[in-house]
Amino acid sequence: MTRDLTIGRVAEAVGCKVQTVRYYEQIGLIPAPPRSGGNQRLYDESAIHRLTFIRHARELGFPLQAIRDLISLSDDPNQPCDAVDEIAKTQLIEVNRRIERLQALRHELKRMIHQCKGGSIADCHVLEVLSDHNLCEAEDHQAPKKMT
Amino acid sequence: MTRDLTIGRVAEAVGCKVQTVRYYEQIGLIPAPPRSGGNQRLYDESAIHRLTFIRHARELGFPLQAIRDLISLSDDPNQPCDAVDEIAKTQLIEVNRRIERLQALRHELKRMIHQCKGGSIADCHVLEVLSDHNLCEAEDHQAPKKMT
DNA sequence: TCTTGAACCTATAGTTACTGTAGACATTAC
DNA sequence: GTAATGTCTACAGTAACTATAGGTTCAAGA
Repeated sequence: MTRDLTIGRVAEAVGCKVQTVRYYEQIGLIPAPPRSGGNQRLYDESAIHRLTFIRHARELGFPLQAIRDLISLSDDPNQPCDAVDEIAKTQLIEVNRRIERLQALRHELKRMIHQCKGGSIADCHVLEVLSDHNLCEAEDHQAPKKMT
Repeated sequence: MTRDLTIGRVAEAVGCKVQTVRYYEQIGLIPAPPRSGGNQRLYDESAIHRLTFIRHARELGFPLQAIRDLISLSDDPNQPCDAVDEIAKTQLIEVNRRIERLQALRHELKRMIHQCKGGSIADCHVLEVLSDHNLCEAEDHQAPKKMT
């Protein structure tokens, strides 16, 4: 088992910044590794394994708190799988919601750009659409309430 | 022109929090309105108009800096529309990127949930997928670099 | 062996876009 | 008149990092 990985190598291996690794240690997401004579952190592959788990989960959109939960669950492997499953399901609902919002948004942006054909700002459709909700085809966000 | 809108009414009208309106004033995104005898902010409809613009743009994913740019552009309406168009296009690219990532992500979450059928955590596929990039079908995020 | 430059250390502040809190004053409804 | 609600300022907190300053350590070339 290699025990000679500096923080820079580890960060490069998992594809994040050195500061991020130190940050994860600071908030207790990874254990503090042993140090060299010169006080530098020395990691082995288990650190890369855990960091890969964390970064992967982050890229999948899990908040750090959910990752923390997952780690503590996996440290105690005799529990039923339901809790983990629950976290993934919650996450899926959230992801679906975000996709829908973004698609509506893309539609509107395309329309805005399409209608902006090199005129002057005075008749720029982008600004118009942004100012006037009635010109907006997206349905996933609220129109401001009309004053009475 | 009504000139008797308190900050609470304005916030409600545009669908944001009172603090958010004050925050926008603080960072110079909206002008400071006149005050009542008792030092309370009094808005008219032009404030609602501008705030609607801002909130709408925020919901479309524009960062505040882009909105700031759009506002300063629209204050000077004799320029060509290109700059505005450019901001929208940049935004569109970003939105496309986010949609793709989220779709890959959704795919993986579904697969994870599908394979987690009430076993114990020891053989929970969710944790496995998160730990091991090889089990991951998503292609939009980087596998960690293999150590040599 | 010396030196130089990159990588590392701690500690702290900054980022984005808000949100929440405390303690005081204003306004409105009954 | 009083109670409830709304508003005021100022400041702290949030997530998840990122950047900076000022110093130490390490690896490689002359």
